[in-house]
Amino acid sequence: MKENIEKLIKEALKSVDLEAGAFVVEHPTDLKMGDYSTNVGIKTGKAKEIITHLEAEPPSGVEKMELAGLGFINFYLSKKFFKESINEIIEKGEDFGRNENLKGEKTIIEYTDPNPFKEFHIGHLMSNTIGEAVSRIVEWNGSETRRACYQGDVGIHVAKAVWGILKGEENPYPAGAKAYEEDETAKKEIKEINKKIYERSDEKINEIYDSGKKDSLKKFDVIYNKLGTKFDLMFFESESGTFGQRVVEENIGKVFEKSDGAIIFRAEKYNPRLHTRVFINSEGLPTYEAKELGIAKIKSEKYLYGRSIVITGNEVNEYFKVVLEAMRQIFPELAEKTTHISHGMLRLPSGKMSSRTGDVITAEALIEEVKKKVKGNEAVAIGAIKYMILRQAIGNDIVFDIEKSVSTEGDSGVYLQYAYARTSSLLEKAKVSTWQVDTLMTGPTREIERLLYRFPEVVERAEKEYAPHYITTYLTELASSFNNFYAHEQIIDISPESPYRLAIAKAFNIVMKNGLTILGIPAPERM
RNA sequence: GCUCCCGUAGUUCAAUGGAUAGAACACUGGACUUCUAAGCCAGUUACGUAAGUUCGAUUCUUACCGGGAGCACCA
Repeated sequence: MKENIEKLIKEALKSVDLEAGAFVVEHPTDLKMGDYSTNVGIKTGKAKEIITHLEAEPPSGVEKMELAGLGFINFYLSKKFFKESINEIIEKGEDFGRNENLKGEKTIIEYTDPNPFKEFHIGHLMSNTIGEAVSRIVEWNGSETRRACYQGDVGIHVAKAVWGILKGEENPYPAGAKAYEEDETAKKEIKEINKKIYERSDEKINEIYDSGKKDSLKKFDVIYNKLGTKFDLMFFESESGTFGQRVVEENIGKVFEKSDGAIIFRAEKYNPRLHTRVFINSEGLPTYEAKELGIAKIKSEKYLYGRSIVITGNEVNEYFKVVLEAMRQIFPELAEKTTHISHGMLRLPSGKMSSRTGDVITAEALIEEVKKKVKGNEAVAIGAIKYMILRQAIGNDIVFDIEKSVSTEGDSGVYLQYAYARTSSLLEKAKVSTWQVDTLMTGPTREIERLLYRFPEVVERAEKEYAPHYITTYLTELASSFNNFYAHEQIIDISPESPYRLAIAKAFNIVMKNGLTILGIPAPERM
């Protein structure tokens, strides 16, 4: 439709001897201004001539055109177009909204990344929600995907937890973290443990470590199941560390250099906005940076990706740029394929959420808390939480008040689920065999009809900008217009227009289901 | 001090360089003998400041003010 209008405008421009310069055809901000709009009249100053030319032979599917505002030409689509679009939605069903833009592409997406021995907290929940939505968006645009989870099973945080276990602490990690800060002896012991974990040189520590890791992973699986994520590939820092270290050591003198006993990368040599970071510390252990370098290569060996998306919190933004610069020097082809997407933090009203002090809200606790507000319905609770995360641009923080901030009315996950459940039960009641319709409607076209056909465009745009919230915003607008329709018209009755109204309800039901699926929000049939 | 991100209604968030800046929450009022009222309708309130680019700037540029994150062995 859009392409068709653009083409006809170009022909119209030609007829008035004008170059087809930069103009756009887009949906106007307000439905009152039509279904499509172009600024070509403003750009050229020839709005009247263009519209006259277009009216001589209007684009198919366009019912009328209007000159409006500052010189915009607005296009209103025909009833026939809407009828056909509704039939198309019904015909495509659960595939409506998919496209093949990324056909043949292989994408690996890394997200969630919880650390064994530590809690799965609401920050992980945020990463998981965003990562799952991005994965599905990429899939709906035709790419093959692999979901990857990269977990910190070695490093000082693990040593702190193991120390806590050795001391018989009830909450090993927080206890270890506290001791590390406050007690010099404990700090030494923890560092010693850290080294032993790397070397696997101590029988007792190995045993604690192995069983602790296994328990953690089991607990994570329970929550992934609850959230609707299935990882294809599990990576661990224990493997990336060893490999990353080797890569760094092989490039000393070329990319890396020794300094104060550590091995560092001077990123500012390549980009003045970046800074120096340590890749291998003076105790000979790889840091986050070396591991990140290693994991990029390891991933590519497991899955020959064309694109690698890494989703993390935005507090690592600056490190990641340095790591990417180092990667450009060593694995330029991988750096080229890597995109870092960072999300904001879930912030508590009191400040930054911290796992160091043990002051964390676990994902589990949050889900239970929200469940209390929604009659114990877990699907609704998870939907409410995911909606909160996916309704806004992913780079921004969410200020998080466990009492107030998870909305269960209005602009919320519940709102979408409820509209879906309501149509599901309505459709069941209708007892019809075919949903598609032949007859056109009398009376004005409804807002809902004018939004439904746009869903595939939203899916495309969400992929281009890695912006799940476009889908959330669209679904909310769609649900609102459906609820308006539902409240003002009897859908099932004996009138000859009832089948058309049912077709709208069916099409809405399909789009809402598909949209919720992409977001990873459960769509219960009944509420 | 340097680098990066962010300042939109009382609050939480939207707005591919365009038209009257949208929702939701909260507040006030309203409709229903009918398909799920977790719903519908109506009303009040906002682009941090100052320049610049542009026919047109919330959007792009610069400066300032305010908030956040990071700046060598934690991730």
